[in-house]
Amino acid sequence: MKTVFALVDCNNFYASCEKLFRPDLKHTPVVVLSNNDGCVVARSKEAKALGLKMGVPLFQVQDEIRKHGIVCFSSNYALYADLSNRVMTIIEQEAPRVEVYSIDEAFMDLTGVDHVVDLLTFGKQVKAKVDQWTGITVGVGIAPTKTLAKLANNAAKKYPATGSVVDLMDPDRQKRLLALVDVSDVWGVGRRTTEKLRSRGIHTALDLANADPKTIRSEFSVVMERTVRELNGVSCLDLECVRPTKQQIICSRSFGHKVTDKQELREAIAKYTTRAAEKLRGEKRLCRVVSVFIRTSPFIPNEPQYAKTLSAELPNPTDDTRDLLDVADVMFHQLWRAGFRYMKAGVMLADFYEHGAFQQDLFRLDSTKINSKALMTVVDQINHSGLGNVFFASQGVSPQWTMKREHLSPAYTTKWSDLRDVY
DNA sequence: TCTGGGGTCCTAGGACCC
DNA sequence: TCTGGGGTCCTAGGACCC
Repeated sequence: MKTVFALVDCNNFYASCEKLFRPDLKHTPVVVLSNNDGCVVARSKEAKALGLKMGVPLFQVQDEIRKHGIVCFSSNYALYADLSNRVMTIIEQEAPRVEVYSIDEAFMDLTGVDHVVDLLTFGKQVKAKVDQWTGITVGVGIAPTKTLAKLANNAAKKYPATGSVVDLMDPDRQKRLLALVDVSDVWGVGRRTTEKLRSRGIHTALDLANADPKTIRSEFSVVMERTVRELNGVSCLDLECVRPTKQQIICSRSFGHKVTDKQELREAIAKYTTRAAEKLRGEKRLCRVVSVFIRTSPFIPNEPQYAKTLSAELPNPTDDTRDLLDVADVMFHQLWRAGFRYMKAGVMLADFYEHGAFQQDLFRLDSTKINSKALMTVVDQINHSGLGNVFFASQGVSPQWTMKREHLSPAYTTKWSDLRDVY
């Protein structure tokens, strides 16, 4: 049977979430900022119309923001995650197989649906339901492959006459759209690949679709070969309906100001380690490898630069915050060099195991701390309860290095405790 | 003064083994 | 007077995504 995919994508998602609770801003340009209020990461349609670019540093556009009365929000991921769940729940009710691809996008498997209902009509129904039940507007792209569904979705956003729903099942229609699309707008084609393709005379999505898959494979990779085939309507990428288990957990942040004090940086590492351990327990996994990195800012070229990562393997896999703090702290002391202004630090966990499914270290038969599970469970419960916060002394009591979030919206739908600078 | 965070997959090359 | 070749595993780095 011919495959049919739909991509449902929320419009200006973070900005739309903020506007939901601020009807007074309905027609006001709004932007959402990255952590530390560093960059613009989402723009309402009014902000886009003013020419604000995605990813620009806030300080570069301060004048425009003042001039046009653009309203800024610090990112509030607890709010966006909550609204995302509501949208995804609706989409999951509309199709038997759904892949939640990101916080604001989901692929639906519509194979066979066209025997029952016209695909365009179906797409419009999904859109109407999400709009009505959540207030979030979405675009829908329908096509025989995920890559074409992405392009159909882009077209739905770009051309208002489509009513935000595009059915791209027809091959002639595919060709006509592909001829209009720059190759850099194809899913999976990034900056470097765009340059390389252009140097070979491939400028539009149609040029890429007409390229020889074998040549593309040898000059690029098997990934790009799949893209070529997908552009020709041959489905190579299936839905991933069950979230694959994580291979690594990263917790890192840029600091609100440059850090030069050893103890301050040490506390930051402890905090990230603690957060990473919480995520690890959320995944119900144990980890064996811990990495720590610290770095200065590459954006200040005249300053002395330093960046280094260290990794360590634990004797036995663990999810106990105390074990991870111990090893991270040892590495931190090895990493630390005085005389630099540090911009960012992070902790990575890797090499995961399921509980009870690993080889014990022969010479340390049981290094598990007494009552580890009970203690960690209680710590997690208290921190998620919204009633309080317990933490390890090494994190410090009043950290100076926390994120800058000067434009944070309230906890409209979530608990205040979710607004900790996690995520 | 001020430039996000968290992930995945693929490839090339070295080490090592038989 | 001559120094294989193939397979596997691991790691670092690149590229991409949202």
